[in-house]
Amino acid sequence: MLTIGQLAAYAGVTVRAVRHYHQIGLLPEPERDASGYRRYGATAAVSLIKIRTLADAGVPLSQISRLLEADASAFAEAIRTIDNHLRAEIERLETSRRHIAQLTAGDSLALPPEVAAYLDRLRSIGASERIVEAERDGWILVTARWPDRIVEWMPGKVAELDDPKVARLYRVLSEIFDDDVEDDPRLAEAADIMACLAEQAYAAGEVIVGEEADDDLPHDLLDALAVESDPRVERLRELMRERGWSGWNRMERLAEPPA
Amino acid sequence: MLTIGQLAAYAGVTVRAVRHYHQIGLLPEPERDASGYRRYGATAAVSLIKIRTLADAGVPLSQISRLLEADASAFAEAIRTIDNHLRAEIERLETSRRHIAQLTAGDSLALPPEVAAYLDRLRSIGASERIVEAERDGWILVTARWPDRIVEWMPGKVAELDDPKVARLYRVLSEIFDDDVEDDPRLAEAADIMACLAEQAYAAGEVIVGEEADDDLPHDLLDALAVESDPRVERLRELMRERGWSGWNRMERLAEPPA
DNA sequence: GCTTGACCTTGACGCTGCGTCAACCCTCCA
DNA sequence: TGGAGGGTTGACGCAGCGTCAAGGTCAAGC
Repeated sequence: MLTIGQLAAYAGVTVRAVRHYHQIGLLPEPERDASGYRRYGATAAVSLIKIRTLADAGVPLSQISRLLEADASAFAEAIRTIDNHLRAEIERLETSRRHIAQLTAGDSLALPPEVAAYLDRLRSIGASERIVEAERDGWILVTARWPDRIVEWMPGKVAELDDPKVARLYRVLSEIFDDDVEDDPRLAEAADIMACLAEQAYAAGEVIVGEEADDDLPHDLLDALAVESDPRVERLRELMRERGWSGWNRMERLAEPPA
Repeated sequence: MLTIGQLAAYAGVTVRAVRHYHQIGLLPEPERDASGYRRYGATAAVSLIKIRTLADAGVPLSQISRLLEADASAFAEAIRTIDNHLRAEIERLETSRRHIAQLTAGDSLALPPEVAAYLDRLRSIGASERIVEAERDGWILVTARWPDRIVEWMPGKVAELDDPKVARLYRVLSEIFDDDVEDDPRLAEAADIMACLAEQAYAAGEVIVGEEADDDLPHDLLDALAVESDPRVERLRELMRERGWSGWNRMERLAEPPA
């Protein structure tokens, strides 16, 4: 007669595992000796080894008792089912590995490489790290909403950066937000450039990137994001309104430009 | 300002997941509105999307906050660690799949194919299903103890089955144990054959398979298994003692054969 | 006969990442 | 004004044990 420790050692499992199998009814509780110890016979050892064999093969404990009683065809069928689960799980993990391989750098987190390239381009024309991060967060929101369309938009956005006025704007914004001046005079300069660019786009009849008309939420979020990242954005929007433009991501000409 | 449901929908997660992230401190609790509802800004949406991106890549939630604050090299290092975990997990599951592929039939459960072949041979010489199952369980115990030596023992065991006396023995035992007669006269016949076989083995100086001398446990278990599967085995052992042999798996000649 | 260490007992929490009630409150629309 | 469809906290459940806690028991050496 074996004690629980001897039984567990023979089958190559832990004592805790054996007790767990008792708890869930997978292995019947044996008789106790005078002092209350569990005493096991050879049959229990055989059962435990069978259980471990199936468990090691990835069979859920809840199915093992059924499996041990099943006939050959039911057994084979159950094995197929379990193997499919295993395959699916492996596939899931391999997908994770592919995802994780994409996450090498900080910028590409939650962003396609095209956007990362755009952000690098932004850096190269003089945008500060703060500005780049703000842009990155904005594109994270956009990517979450239109993951498939993002790639087709990026070439146009990258091209925009070739405009010296755009480069100038980003540099001015970088200076503003890197300092901590409450009412920076350069805000007006930035507003002037932005108004000029808006005029340009309006004249060219350009449809602003991301305009889907039926879904304002992402645009509202982008606006909110800008304000949350720095309250002076609110001041900039005021200045833009004075120049006849409302909005932030999507500029709209006000009905009646002020005198 | 977003409600929790809107936020969750935007990031493509469940409301419950968002609350969970609050609980574990992964996503900061936002302000509440007058009625106690959580109200989220755009920053929260960005954070949540970053969290999901890492979580979908298989990063444990407990490490995500560290990862989001890490610099490029620490980030890369952490990613490597996580990728190693993923690889190990995939390896584990693939090992499971290989194991499970071996479990096609009932006999091969916890047994190498050589033993399954031996059992088939047993069937072919007329052993009943009960006897074969008892043999199988015995071999499960042996395999658990000496998994590597089992293969080298099997050819000898299979060869033994060519002996017509052995075949006769198994058929007699099959008849005995398939019926439910308390004091079967065929028990004596079986004992006669066994004694004869033991004498044969003794004369040939054969070392009984599995004799390791320093480890009695498996043999004791095999003896116990036989008795547990049918109490009439005890009667058989008595009859063997009368014929000058003790033991069951390992027969030993008694010092003084009774008259 | 007493100590010591190894083993046994039950009970309960911890881990991972949420899903899923329960019981109740808030908002919005017809 | 009522009902549908949000939101709130609290709690259990899941798989498969690991790991205390707080003891009782056994075998061996002194």
